[in-house]
Amino acid sequence: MIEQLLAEKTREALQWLYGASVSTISFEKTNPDFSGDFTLVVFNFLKISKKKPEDTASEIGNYLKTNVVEIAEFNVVKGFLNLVIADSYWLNFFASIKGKSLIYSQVPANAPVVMVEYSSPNTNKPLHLGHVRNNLLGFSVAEILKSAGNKVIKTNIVNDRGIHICKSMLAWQKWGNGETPDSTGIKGDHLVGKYYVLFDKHYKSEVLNLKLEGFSEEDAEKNAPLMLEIKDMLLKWEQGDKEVRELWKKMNGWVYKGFEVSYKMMGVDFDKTYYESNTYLLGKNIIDNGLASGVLKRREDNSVFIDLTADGLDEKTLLRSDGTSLYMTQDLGTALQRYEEEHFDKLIFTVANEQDYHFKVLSLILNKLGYHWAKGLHHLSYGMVELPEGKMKSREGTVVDADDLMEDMINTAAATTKELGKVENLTEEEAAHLYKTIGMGALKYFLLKVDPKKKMLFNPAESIDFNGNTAPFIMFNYVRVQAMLSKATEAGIYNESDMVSEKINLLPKEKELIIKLFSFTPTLLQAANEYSPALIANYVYDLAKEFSQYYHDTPVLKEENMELKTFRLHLSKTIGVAIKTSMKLLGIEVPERM
RNA sequence: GAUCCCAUAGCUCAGCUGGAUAGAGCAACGGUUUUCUAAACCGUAGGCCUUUGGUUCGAAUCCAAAUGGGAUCACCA
Repeated sequence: MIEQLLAEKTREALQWLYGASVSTISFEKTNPDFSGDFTLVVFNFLKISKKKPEDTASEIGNYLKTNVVEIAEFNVVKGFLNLVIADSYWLNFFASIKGKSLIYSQVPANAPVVMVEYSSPNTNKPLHLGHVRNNLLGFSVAEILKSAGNKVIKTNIVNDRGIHICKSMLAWQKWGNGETPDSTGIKGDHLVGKYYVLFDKHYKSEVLNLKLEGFSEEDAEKNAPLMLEIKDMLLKWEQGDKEVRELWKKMNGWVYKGFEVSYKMMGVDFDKTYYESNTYLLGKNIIDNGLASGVLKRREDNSVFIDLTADGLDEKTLLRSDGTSLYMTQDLGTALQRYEEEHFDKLIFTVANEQDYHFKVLSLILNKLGYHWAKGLHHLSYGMVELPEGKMKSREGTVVDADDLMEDMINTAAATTKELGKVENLTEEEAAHLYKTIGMGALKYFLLKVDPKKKMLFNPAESIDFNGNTAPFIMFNYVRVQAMLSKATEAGIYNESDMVSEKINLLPKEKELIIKLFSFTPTLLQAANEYSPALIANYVYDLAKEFSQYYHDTPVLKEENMELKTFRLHLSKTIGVAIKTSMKLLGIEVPERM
């Protein structure tokens, strides 16, 4: 590409002018306040040139101008060498991408295998806003990696067992009166969640009573009758007690039905679903091997641990004294299982940053145990979504429910659309689809435009915006393009196969837009490298914003010069493709009209 | 107590691989529509980039410390 060429030639220039060889040379985009496309900062070369910054820049500029045909002119400001690339270069580039897909539509045969795990819900409560961030992030990262040429396997591990699951079960058994999703009309995951909250309420009051009787907090929590019952239930589950298992299957079934609806609404899916009830016993053979090799040690009470104090961490227990396994043990086991199944090059865990420590330890242990593939593990750690009053807690009911929020967004989209009078000529079905596209798009973009690692604040009192740096704005610009194209096609002045003239004088904005298209691929690759949909979100917003300005100032259909009109139509079309493609990387659909 | 993450306009965020006068959106104020969709466009106002030191020709950006906020450090998941 042009930047490599410039770097190459600059290296030559330095060799020719000053007899020095410099290995790394990089150009940057010229600051908009100055004229030029690429800028070379020459301060680094003053030691070799032994000349003033201005002179050094001029000399290099002169060399480049005579040796690189693509450079139309250059200017020097202090130590900055600004190069202006000829319009013909940009037009050629534009002609080369016009009408083409900007991403890998087919994964190369020898592509790296990347497993992306995300979602990982518990089956004791419905999804909330934090889960939505997780789901959208995981899905988008998977799309980005796919488009950047990886073979991606999306996986979900469902936490379908354990003491927290028993809580909903026990509460339903005690106080449910046989309620079902059908009998109540409540979505299955919400119904189960209701009993999870109910359990906690009763349990808390039991603990409080015991404390009033003089128990310590710890003893009260341990000895509350409900806690004893729960432990008993978990034991029965583990022993395969028929009644408990039946109840478990029934209630999980309700939850899965509910999740299916939420997943569908979010537009996420999975290639493989694992269930913790099938995998929670994995990992023990790893422990045996670790003990044999001496990496793991056994305590006197028979529990097994690894000493990580030399790495600045703690001793981590991997097997209880009764021989049963722990969260970490399971995760070691599932990681190995996945490697054996898929031989992944990378395994990405989309999990909130409260588990940073866990994943650090997980990788470290696997490395110490000598699994070479452990280097491919990556914790895609994202910040929590917080409310103005702090962290969301399902047990206490202080959550923004995913289903409610999605419904709200779609309703707002519907109201706004109607208010703007944009529903004429739409069937009811089309209108409903449009509201969903806009509402869900706004939500997705809102969550994805922020750097994943940063925690984010959601204020339910201020609903998510539909103006400005939002998905509806980006969609709107896509829709404008489509409107223009269909008019032009009808009028017979637009064909996909039209040639674009190379002799056009580009407007500054047109050049900017082409350069923006030019940076699509580097942006995609960077996003794939950093697992950051936010980079794509920012890119597509910039593109849409620049197009919006261009659209406002520049006639397209009304342009009388045919060559210009054709060029502008194709430029608009290509920008539309870039918008649609970028949004798809975010898991956002764009409407054809709105 | 230890470790990790974060700190940029009133609010929500870009800017990270050191570069020229730190950018958007929202909110506020003013303007633009007989002209390709105004969910738009243009303008005004808004900044000790938390603080202090260091590295450098050059620091919002790199390093160190302090302050403030968050998370984690279970034989819970």
